[in-house]
Amino acid sequence: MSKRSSLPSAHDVARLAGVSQAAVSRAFTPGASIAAGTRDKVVAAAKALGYRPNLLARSLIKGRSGIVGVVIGNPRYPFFQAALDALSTRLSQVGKHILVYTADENAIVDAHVEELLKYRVDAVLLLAASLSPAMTDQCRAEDVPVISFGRSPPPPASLPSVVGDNAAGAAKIAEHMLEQGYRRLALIAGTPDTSSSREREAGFVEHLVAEGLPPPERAVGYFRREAAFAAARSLLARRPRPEAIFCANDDMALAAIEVARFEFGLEIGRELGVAGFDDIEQASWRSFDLTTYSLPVMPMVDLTVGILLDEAQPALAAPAVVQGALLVRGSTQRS
Amino acid sequence: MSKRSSLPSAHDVARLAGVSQAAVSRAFTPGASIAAGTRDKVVAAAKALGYRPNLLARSLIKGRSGIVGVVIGNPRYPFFQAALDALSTRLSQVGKHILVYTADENAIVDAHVEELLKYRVDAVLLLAASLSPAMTDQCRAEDVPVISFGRSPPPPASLPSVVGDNAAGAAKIAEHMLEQGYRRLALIAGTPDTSSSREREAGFVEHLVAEGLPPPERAVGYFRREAAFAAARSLLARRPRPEAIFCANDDMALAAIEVARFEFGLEIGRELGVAGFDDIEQASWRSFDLTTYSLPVMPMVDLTVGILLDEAQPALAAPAVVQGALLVRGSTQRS
DNA sequence: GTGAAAGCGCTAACAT
DNA sequence: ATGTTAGCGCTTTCAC
Repeated sequence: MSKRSSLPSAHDVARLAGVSQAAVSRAFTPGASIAAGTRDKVVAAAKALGYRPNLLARSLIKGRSGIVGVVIGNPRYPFFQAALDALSTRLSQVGKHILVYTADENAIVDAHVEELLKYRVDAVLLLAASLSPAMTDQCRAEDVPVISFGRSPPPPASLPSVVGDNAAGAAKIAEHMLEQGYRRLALIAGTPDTSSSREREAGFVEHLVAEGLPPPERAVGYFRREAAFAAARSLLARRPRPEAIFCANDDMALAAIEVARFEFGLEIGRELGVAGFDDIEQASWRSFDLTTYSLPVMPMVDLTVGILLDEAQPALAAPAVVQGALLVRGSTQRS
Repeated sequence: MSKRSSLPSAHDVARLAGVSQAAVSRAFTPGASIAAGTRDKVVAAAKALGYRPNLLARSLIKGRSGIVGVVIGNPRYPFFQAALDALSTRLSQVGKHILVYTADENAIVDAHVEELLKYRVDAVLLLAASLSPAMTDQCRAEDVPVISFGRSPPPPASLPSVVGDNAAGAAKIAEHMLEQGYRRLALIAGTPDTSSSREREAGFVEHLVAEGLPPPERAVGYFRREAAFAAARSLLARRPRPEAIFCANDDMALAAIEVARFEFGLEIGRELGVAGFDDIEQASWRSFDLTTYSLPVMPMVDLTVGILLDEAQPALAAPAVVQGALLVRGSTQRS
């Protein structure tokens, strides 16, 4: 006789309340047809026994658990941490819960999704993570929606996704840098095979080319601080030295600022312009005062949750693009 | 006929493999008594059908779900984000999964735990969060272990907990500041009713008093950046001005550095010593170079997971205290 | 080692 | 509106 078996069940409540077990179920089902008096009796009995519906049993029947699986590919980056926080809040407001997996680097996210499927999750959310085409098909076959956040999957394995307007944002950064009088521009790219890095790079480069300027010097920072240090060093050692650096995310931009300041003795803004992307909290700290393209986390999360809750979900092929805003701060003020 | 019902069940696999449904169960139960040949047949049939055991059904029977509930009280603080990340990794290594709730401020964590109980979670982990005594009793009654991480619950409602050696660490900070020649010391406390803030404050103050010095000037920062700005301003405006400030966590210390630098024009280290607690990633950034008391996240998480997995769990009353290490950096170098 | 049968706690027809 | 009856997909005796 295990300890756990002593928990009161709906049957116990039914006996105490003098009703059928089904009535207990109805009492705890919003909108079920049950008389107010009956429900009161049930609720009273339930309280007396400390009864709590077993959601596992309900989920077993319904085939859906009320749980949403979340896989974060970049759990150390504040933008996605903020997204996770917002997601948790929003989803618990609509009675859903999140099973979270963190997957550093380009780990095999498939294994985590495999586990999620065993729990019959209502949906899978990918934050800065990618799924194999095979696993994507699996999910579709099992009727589990998969939504990509912050990254759109490469064709043909299309997936609903919510992303920022990367190309437009990067173009605005380029435009702003030119307005400020910076001419020799450079770029630190993120992980090359992600849509976010590619789009940001393309948007930046294309604007320069359209303005008749040469393409920028380029280094790769893989969206990571350490790699961005090396990238910044390489860029700043070149002659002629770049006058401004656009980094594909804020983390790399902050790293670039530190290298420029402490290793090259440059004054940020006047001697070297630096801009990032996303607008993480640290970007606004006075020590950095980083110009960036701000992506609105809350609206993006709301959109994601909306798609997730939308039962009549069309197989939307095109990513939902959320508009951000250029945030000019001191790191690109030349004067 | 719902879409989800088309998923293959153990029964389907059994028919294809020409065995009983019970055999299928055994094939997927490590250590069950089943012939190798039988298992192979089952596994082959399962693969052919794309069968995946339904963990909800298993959990319903076993009374435990393999899921651990995690509530984070301070989801924007890097120390706890790192802990969550580590927790996720460690637990998924032992086949457990985490249902995560974020609870900003001093929100009602009880409601979240209530939900967790409905899913028959194996345990509840509280990161920088506190539970009401009533809810604590509920969990105990339902045989669900609750472990507190980074904060020890106030008596009498004792709970297993894993914390850093706050008092000793803070004393080492005080000792170090005195060695560096700082004399007029000040303190920015965290949330006053948390064990971590109280212990850090006490450890710091007691060391000073033991050395024959007056107790430090004091302000409260509630472990939050915004509040710490105000606290730092208030402290630095006093005359005589403090020579060094100890902050009960790193977030507040970084805030204090920015106020001192940008609002008071002070040179950190030489004109004002600043130290924090925890050793979050940002503390090591060159812009801050913050002296702090480093708490080892991984060992703390390992200990937590160890307690969690320990079936023969005694009602350990005393918190498990993990030792940290003083990390001297530039923010307390007077020369 | 393997199959038959009995549930785990609940929801969903179906009667009444 | 309420009780009865089947299961949801699995684990677990209990025979054999």
